[in-house]
Amino acid sequence: MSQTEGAEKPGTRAEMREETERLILDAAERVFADSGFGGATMQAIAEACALPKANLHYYFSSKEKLYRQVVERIFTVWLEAADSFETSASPEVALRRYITRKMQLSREYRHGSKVWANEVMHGAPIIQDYLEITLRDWTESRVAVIRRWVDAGDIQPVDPRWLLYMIWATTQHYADFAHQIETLNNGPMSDAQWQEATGTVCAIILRGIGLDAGDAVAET
Amino acid sequence: MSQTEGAEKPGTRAEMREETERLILDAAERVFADSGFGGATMQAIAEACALPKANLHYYFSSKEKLYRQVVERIFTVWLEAADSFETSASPEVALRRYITRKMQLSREYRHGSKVWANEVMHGAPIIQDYLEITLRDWTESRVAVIRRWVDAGDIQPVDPRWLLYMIWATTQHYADFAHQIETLNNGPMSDAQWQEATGTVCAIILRGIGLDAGDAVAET
DNA sequence: GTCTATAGATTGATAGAC
DNA sequence: GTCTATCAATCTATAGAC
Repeated sequence: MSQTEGAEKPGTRAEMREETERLILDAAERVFADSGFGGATMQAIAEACALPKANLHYYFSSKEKLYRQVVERIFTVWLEAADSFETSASPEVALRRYITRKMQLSREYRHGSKVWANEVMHGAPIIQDYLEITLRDWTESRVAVIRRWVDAGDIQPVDPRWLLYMIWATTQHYADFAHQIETLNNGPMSDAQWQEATGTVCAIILRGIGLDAGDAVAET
Repeated sequence: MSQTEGAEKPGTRAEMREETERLILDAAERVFADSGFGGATMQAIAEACALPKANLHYYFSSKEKLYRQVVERIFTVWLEAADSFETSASPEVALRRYITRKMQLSREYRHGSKVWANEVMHGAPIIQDYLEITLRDWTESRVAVIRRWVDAGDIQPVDPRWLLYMIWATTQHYADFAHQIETLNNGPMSDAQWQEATGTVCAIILRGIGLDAGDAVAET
């Protein structure tokens, strides 16, 4: 109650808490992405947000709790993007929109993507429950949709899972392997390059399953 | 000189050394893959190869040296696979063979792939020189080949780099995200599933750039 | 809520007996 | 070459003044 509403800068009471928490979470995300869970230190995270190390333990009781919240936040973003895969749309629209959104995420949330990749690569010790419940449910619903497209003859016969893995892999690669890409590219990808890469990914996958890829593969 | 040659079991002198080194490297690869560089401990690696911790430091002076050798070994395997991308073959043959080989590697060298992914994701602090020299050279030569295919009208117009990234991403995903895949798959992928996934990846990419995908997408 | 100082546990690495 | 014991450094986490 009272003025707990969306003030602009300082905010009342627990609003500052939320702001500090976000500050720490952002710093933690960067450090975890750069060094992994084991390689990251509370000291490094503290320096990344210019806060005393003890404050981190005040807001997050342990390193593992902090890490868990970072991963959970990423997963939330991922879920929102997942909604762009509309089950009611046509294959072209649904897939193109989903791929485009995932490429955007790779660009905007590079650190988050890396943290997620790290977590899964190490056997998902912290978020195995998300894989087994939320991700499985989402995947099964989309698998069903794609299978319907196959049965209707809208797209070439593919096991929906291999198609989904290809979309995940290709889009997330631009975040997780950004360093390699930038090394080969002699610097960060430009706006035009991101647009072209997104168009190419869409075109190859859409045409690859028998859909009209729209215009040319490379649209500048 | 003398009998330093390929004996079968115990081996002479420095042959046992090589065998012990390989034992340690194998264990280190598993542990680094599971925990990352920072998360891995010499203690854990020692236990993984049933050797006293001190012996590891006898064969490899430091944790970082050991890690470097693990990464270098992976890169060597990667380079051999890279040769399967024959510059003289037709687009269909070259790409299909390369993709198939990379899928094999993802299955046979899962740990190595993860270590490599980890290293690159964290900014390649140890093997940046490989990226800038060896990988760049290899990539540029293949980019030139693909560009020639485009110019000749053999394949759809694509920036060769987006195509290569897609191949790397999709194939390596089956190693790096194996845990996620196995969770959704309720267990490890069967021989048939590997074969089918490989066929689907080949088919989508080949058809995606305008080539004849051979038979159906899913060949069982 | 914020910060300094420090405890308690773990780590990479080494010394030295065998 | 192999192993036990241990050091010095570092890390997570907390105590306690402000």
